[in-house]
Amino acid sequence: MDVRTLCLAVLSGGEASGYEIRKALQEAPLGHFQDAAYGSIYPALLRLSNEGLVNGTALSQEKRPDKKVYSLTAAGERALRQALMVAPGPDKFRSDFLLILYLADQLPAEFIIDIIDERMAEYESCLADMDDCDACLEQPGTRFVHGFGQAWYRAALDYLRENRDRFAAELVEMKRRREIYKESPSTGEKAAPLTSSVLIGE
Amino acid sequence: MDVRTLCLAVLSGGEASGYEIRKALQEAPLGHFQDAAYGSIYPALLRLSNEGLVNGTALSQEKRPDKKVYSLTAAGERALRQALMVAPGPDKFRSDFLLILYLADQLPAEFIIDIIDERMAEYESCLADMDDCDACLEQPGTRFVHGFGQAWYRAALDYLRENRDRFAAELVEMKRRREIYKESPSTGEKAAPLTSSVLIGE
DNA sequence: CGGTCATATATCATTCAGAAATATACTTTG
DNA sequence: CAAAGTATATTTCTGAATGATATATGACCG
Repeated sequence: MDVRTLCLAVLSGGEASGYEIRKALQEAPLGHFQDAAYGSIYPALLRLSNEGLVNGTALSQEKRPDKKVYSLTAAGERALRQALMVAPGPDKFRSDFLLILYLADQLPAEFIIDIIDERMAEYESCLADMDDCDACLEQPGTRFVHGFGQAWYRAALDYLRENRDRFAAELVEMKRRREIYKESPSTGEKAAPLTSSVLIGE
Repeated sequence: MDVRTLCLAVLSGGEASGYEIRKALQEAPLGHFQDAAYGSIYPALLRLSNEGLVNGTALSQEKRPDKKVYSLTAAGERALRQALMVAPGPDKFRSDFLLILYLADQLPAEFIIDIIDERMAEYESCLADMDDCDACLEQPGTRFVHGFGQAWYRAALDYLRENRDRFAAELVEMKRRREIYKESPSTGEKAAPLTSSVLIGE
């Protein structure tokens, strides 16, 4: 979603400064499926302000740098509803983790196991955080999205747990076959085939 | 992952043109967790070629536009391994779908139900496609990543299926309460509270 | 008393996505 | 059979976004 709409979305939950909008877009639950950098938020707020979709008020704080607090106008609420009322495009999922696993046979097996274990630990702590997020249960939408996230982290963790050992064994086995192939290529081209059809039966 | 490494990754599976790299990054399984546009791929290939990480060969085809086929050099293979051998950052998940659901109480309930049903249909067809993707089972890495994707789509679909009706009911109920609140605000400020604590017991 | 962390905004280079322009050949449809 | 659409193939451009850095201040910690 474009940064302007994201700002409106956060502001629909109450007035906020650019800094606070950024925080909201990094923390749960919004941070799990949206994000925006300062470099996008501040220009967006300026433009929204010029277009009358938000009101900005300069607030000189004691003991803190000045902040500019923005709030939605009636036009801003309409613009937000309009932006949300279109069929959403496909979700985007980008994972360097999966790219590495995809090419795992080109990398050391120990490295692969390490990053899988690391990822499982991250999922576990993430699930623990989500379990005691009471604020996420206040409204139907929040609750639904929160449950969706839990289901997805749970599925990912379960999959890694259940397939880690088998995958590790396959990688080691593959490496072994390659060694044999490299050491005695003269024994015949098809002596130790690299196709996984042999492995599937295990 | 940066586009240059993505090009190297695809080329590690065999020589390809920019067009074919793009295709590989859109189709299963790579397309499920990586992507790059032409506007990034072609400049990346030029730079990789200048740096000696890939070899480009102009191929004038009959019956087709000319193509430039690139292949990994030894330096390219090393560069790929080096780029992959770092602990991967967190996965990125971006979903306009979840943003809409998150703010569902500001939108018509029928619209929400529509996009949930649409999304379920998409997940179903995606799962069906993955079920008969035999090419995805050839190597350990491919198989593991493919299974991961299946687990995640399955979990998402199951969650939507199991929670759709309850969510719809909650939204309608919330709308009803708002109507009452709007129509008779004089009956007292707390006559029909908007907090969901009342709803949870249902 | 220096280091780092949290608050708060602004700016900038690099990178990227998405779209359009161009060219050719095959396939489908009216 | 002609028109339209789909697939191959590369180049180029614009607007948007990321990530990093600069600036300023007070708090907390050893």
